[in-house]
Amino acid sequence: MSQLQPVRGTHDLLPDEMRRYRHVVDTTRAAAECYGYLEVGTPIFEFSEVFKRTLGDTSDIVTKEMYTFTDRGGETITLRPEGTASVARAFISGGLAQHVPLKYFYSGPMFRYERPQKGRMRQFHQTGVELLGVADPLGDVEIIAVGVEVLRRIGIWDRCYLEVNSLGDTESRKAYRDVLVSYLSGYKEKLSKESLERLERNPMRILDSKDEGDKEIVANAPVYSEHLNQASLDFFSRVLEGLEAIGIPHAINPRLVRGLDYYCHTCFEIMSDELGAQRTVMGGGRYDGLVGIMGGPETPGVGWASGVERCMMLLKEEPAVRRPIALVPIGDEAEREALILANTIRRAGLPADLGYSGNMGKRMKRANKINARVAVILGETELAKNVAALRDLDSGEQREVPLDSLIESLAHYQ
RNA sequence: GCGGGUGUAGCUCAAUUGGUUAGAGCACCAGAUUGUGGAUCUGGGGGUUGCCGGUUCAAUCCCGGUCACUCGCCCCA
Repeated sequence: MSQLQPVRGTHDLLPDEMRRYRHVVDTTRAAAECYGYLEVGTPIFEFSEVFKRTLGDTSDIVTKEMYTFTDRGGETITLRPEGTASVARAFISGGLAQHVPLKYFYSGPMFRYERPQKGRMRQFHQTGVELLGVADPLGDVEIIAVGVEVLRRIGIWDRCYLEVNSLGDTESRKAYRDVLVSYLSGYKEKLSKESLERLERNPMRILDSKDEGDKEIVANAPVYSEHLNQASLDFFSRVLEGLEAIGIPHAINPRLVRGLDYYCHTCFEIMSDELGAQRTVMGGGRYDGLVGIMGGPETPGVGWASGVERCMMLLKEEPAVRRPIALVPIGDEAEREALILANTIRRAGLPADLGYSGNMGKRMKRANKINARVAVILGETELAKNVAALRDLDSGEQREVPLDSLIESLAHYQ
């Protein structure tokens, strides 16, 4: 096709798609605000260190997916691959620790150099919420509740399901890691190549492996929930109690894990089976260690991120468009009048469309094509009587109304 | 980064074992209808068959490469 293709893994949002995009983001923002989460904006790029430090030097995102470049001042800059690190950085930069608890919402483009696939782009968009400074499990419950409410309002919750798990506290995780590694080490011959590599740096990820051979081994592996200490068990059960209390259906998935070190206690994912391989619509959890790792004051945090494109794919109906009012002038004098009239209608807050050429038939066709609700027909006979002909384009009914009260008449059609 | 599939008009798709001017529907434009849209009819514009190379008298078709999309792996939202 043409040479003028968009860069691999990027795409344009033309009006129909943009409307879906806006529906998802605006609905998310509105739901988040209902829970007290206020919108923040952070730069689209950061010093690379921000992501390296928080995501870990061994994570796939950092090792092979970041868009990193050196700017003209010699700084190493990275286009953000996710939002949480940026929010945490802003939290520290802004000295906001004294204002906790804080509830933030954000949305915007993220960048990862991955192989494009359905539901996976190189520039994609996320919405997210972060709750900073709340160590209580009620915070985890609230975060999940916002997420569910967001999907419900978007209109896709009925095709999604929630899975939760506990990663426990640091002590539990260390203890379990040792048990798991010693178990898996007995199967070094049989583990897949990928899992063998993960055995050293990220053994919990092996629990999530899709390799058939690995699955058999994992099936008999020690279960993490049996190695949680009492504090972790108590925390998790309070989260579950909270979910029950507000009626959020959920399943516990003991193999649901997060790759990053700073995650602890609650982790959850909301998935849909209608998306293909990229099933996760929303993922999140508790990250009590994050702000500390970045050099800020130890601050508990919990939040989620959601893929806007993936939500858009689940939307079954096109969000409604506001139907315009079409002006159909006939003749030079009417055309001059229509320009003024269109301006008046728009100032009144109503959407008006003024075609700029064609005879009456063509203008009516255009009115129909843009899905106008009503046509304002203005010709010599109307001007002589100081009226306009209003044609209801759904019913076909037509009547004359005085130009004086045109705005009032048109308002009925909104 | 790895493996499979697919690229023909704006969109969805045809085109005989490789064969002569690459077709259709939808969409678009014009006319039937110079003061009335949707429906119908008639006509019209629109293609470097993704791109580059190879085989052949001849390539949309076969081969190689490349780009893009797509399904899975990986990773994640």
